[in-house]
Order: sequence, then structure tokens, then C-alpha cells
Amino acid sequence: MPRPGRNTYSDQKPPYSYISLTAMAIQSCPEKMLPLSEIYKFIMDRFPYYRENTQRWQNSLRHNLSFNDCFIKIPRRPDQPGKGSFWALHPNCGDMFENGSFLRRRKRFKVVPVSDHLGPSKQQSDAAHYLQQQAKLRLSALAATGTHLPQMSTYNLGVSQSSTFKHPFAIENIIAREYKVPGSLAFSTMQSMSAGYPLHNQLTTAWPHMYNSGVMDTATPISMAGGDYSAYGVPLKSLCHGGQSLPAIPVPIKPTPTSMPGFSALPPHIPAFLSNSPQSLSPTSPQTATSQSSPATPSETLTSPPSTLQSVAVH
DNA sequence: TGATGTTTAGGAAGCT
DNA sequence: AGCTTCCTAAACATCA
Repeated sequence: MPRPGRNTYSDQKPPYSYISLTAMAIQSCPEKMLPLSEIYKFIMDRFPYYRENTQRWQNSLRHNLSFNDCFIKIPRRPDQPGKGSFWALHPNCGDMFENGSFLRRRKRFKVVPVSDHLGPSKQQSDAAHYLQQQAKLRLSALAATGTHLPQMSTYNLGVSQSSTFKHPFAIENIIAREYKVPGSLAFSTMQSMSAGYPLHNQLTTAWPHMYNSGVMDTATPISMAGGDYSAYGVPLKSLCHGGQSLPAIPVPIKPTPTSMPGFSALPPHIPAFLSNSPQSLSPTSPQTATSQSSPATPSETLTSPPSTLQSVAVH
């Protein structure tokens, strides 16, 4: 294992699992969801080690995406042509890593079949309602902040702002660098992300359907009634049923003082996590550890996931 | 046809 | 020893 430090992982294999690497990639983007190809790019950009033997590790990565319930597949909208789906982290998988460290998972994240818990219809409606609520909150915050859209991904839900410990391997320390999303979505995150606010126009560029379809019309309250799409322009059905049902119960392998079922120790914000150069990856870099102070954002007022939005960790 | 996604299987390593 | 996590390989299906 390489000694932590700058440029540590230039050509050596990073100490992160594929699950961690994938989670990093997904977390690094404002939308918190990436197509497979972008996940590939992210990893190859950050870790030169993975620029070789692509077939091998990419196969493993795809395996992890499909196999692990902590990743959810989000179909593209019909007006979003492209190959493959988007991949996101399960809303309740934030507590998956110990102390937010990507070095080791605290527990395996497993989704419980809905029938094991409550009635499927009840759970589905709760999940859909939950997503709708989050969408409304996003829009409310957007309207309140003008050009900024708060980064209120569900990963942050329920995370105590008082959780100040930032593990050296936590996401914000690992990915603390400027990350230029391949394509049009290059952004300066020291400004937008450090405060938890991806720029609005950046999102409109990347996700025009969210704003142009009326679903994410910033001027009007979101109306999901009769619509099948969530705030991400994602069919709610795809999130609430099928092989990737949202309801799941995160259960820590070991009870931890800071972990509550369904609530994560994942850093509440991923502030300056896009501020470094790709080659300066340093798991122990303290550079972002002190940049966590951000003003109270609407994200802090987010409601907790409904009790039925639960996940389970298989011990 | 290649990329993407799913599933199964086996083995290494670490932990209890 | 048993369990869990992780890695790797491979076969197969689906889709743009």
C-alpha cells in the first residue's frame, strides 16, 4: 500500500474498492448520477492505474454496479438519447463507509424486498412522495437563492451538520480537486460546490429537461401529480419498484454513536471536493478538512426519508 | 457490433 | 474455521 501523500497513486493501484471509486465518481457530479462511461472517465482521470487493463477493471466495475444495492440505475428519459442508464447512489447508502472513509465499507448495503417490510403499494407511494418532497425542497431553495441550486441530494438527508469529523479518506478529501466533467459540464466547484451549490446554469446545461420540461421549472411549483418523473426527470417507477426498490434498511454491522438507521455519517456536504489536480490525490490531505463551514442551507431543513425508505445492510 | 447490464462462480485477504 | 468483503473472470442478454 502506498504511503499517503501527494501523487501517491500516480501509477499504483489506489486503495479504494470499485464500490468506493464508483461512489466517488457519482458524488463528484452535481447531479449525483453518472452514466457508466462518465464513471469510467472519472476513474481514469483520477487514477492513472486504471488507464490500463480497462477491460478487466471495467468489467468488475459493472459487476459492482449491478450486484450492489447501493447503486441504483436510473433510466434515461426518452428525450435524452444515449447509451446506457445513469447510475446513482441509493439515498440511504451514505453510512456505508466507516467515518465517511472510502477505504472500507462499514457494511454491505442491501435492499430489502418490499414485501418483507410493508405493503409494496404503501412503500412505493411513500418513496414517490419522498422524492416529490425533495424535488419541491430543491425548487424552493432554488427560488430562494436565485442562481444557485442547493446541492440537496438525498445522500445528505438526515446527516447531522454537527458531524464534523472528516476522515482523511472521506470523499471531500479524496476528490478535493477541480474535476472537469467530460463534456459540457465543466464547473468550478470551489465556488459552487464548496458551498454545496452547483450553479444553476450548469445544471440547466447538463439537465435541460429538468428545467425545460416544466418538471423543474423554477418559477412554478413542481407538479408530480399524474407524472411519472421525479425531480431528476427520472421515472419514479424506476426508483420505486423492480430490482432496485428504494425501500431499504441500512443496518450497521456494529452500532456506532453517530449512526442511526437510515442516517449516514457521510459528510453532510461535499464541499471543496473538486478543487485539486487529478494527480494530487492524497488520502491524508487535510486541505479540505477545514473548509466545511458553510452557511445554513435549505438542505439542512430537508425532511428525513420516510420510515419506509429504508435499506438494510447485510451483515 | 460494441457498449452496457446481469448473473454466477471462484479465490484472496481480513476479521472474529 | 467461518464469515465478509473485494477482485476477477466469464457467459449471456439487451440495446443503440
